[in-house]
Amino acid sequence: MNKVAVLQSTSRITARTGSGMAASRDVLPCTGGRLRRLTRRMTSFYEQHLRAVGLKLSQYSVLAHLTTEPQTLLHLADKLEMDRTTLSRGLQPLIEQGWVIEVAGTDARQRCFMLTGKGQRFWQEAEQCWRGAQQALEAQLGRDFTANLQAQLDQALDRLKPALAEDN
Amino acid sequence: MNKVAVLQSTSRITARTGSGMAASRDVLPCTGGRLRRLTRRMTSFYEQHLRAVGLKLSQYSVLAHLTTEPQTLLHLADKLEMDRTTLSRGLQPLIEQGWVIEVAGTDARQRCFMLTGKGQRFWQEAEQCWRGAQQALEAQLGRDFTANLQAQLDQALDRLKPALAEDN
DNA sequence: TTAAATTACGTGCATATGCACATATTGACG
DNA sequence: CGTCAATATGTGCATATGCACGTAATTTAA
Repeated sequence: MNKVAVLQSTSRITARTGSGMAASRDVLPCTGGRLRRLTRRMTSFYEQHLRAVGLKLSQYSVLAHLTTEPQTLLHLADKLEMDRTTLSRGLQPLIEQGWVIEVAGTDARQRCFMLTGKGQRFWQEAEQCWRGAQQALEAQLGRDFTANLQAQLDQALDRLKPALAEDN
Repeated sequence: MNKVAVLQSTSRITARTGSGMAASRDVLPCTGGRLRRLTRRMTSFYEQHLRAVGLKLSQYSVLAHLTTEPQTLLHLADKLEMDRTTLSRGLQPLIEQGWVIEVAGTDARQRCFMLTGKGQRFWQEAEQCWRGAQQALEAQLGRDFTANLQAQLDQALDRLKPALAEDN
């Protein structure tokens, strides 16, 4: 994030940038905004650790979901609950690194992916790295707090389930 | 998100895509992953509403933070807790739409932004739209749950405060 | 006052995110 | 068997995200 000096005052401009008396943090009760905000910080936190193995958090997630079995693009996208196209493009770097490979399927339409041997070995490393990050996170947030948050997120995820294509 | 048919079975591939007995949801206890996941859904939720005024959630946030007073790029980035460069680029479309304008400051280094008249009028509309989204969200998640989540997010945000450049 | 450190920004790069639109396969039906 | 709807994916576009590196303006210090 922006490396700001503690107590910098960027507010010396003609247009009278009000002297920051504005309440503690953010006045907006926008849950979505808060969430995006926290995600930025959280992602940053994880990636500080993952940088040791050169992975973005999303990439780690993708690899994680490929450790068990070969997956179709859509199948994988569903599991990860991310957009198919996002995943498709996100897989590229993993393939180029030689961690993931595309294998043939019976259906010529679909693309099926799995970890390579190299990918599996790399996974060992990456998972250790992630483990460190997760532990560090729990240390910083508090174990109970983290568990609580996790549960809360899961519930929210549940209650926010997309309408499952009722347009048929 | 991916418009999948209920109960589609993409798993008919030579490589034996295991018959999905894998537990309920996601086995990974990665808080960061969950968070990103929820953010995707949540953002999507808000933007379904915001689409009426043609705004992304982030853009709404930026406008919201400009309603009070002119802001320096860094100042604004700090408030929004987002990367300076992200914000810088994100401001462009808002300027092109004529909602935001850059004004001069005493310091030739910094760029100062504020809402235009058009921007202020537009804001009225956008805020109404957002209000609808927020209400819909609270309706779907439950009022208490939402408040709880919000509080939880704020606490997490607090405990995850970046180290504030201790490298001096 | 002048050189060095600080501060505010821009830009290139690589990825993330998701919508709209286009294309290729498959499967179902007549 | 040929059509047509359903399915799986690709691509272009616009934005989001943040790091590394480079530059201009300002401040600090000598």
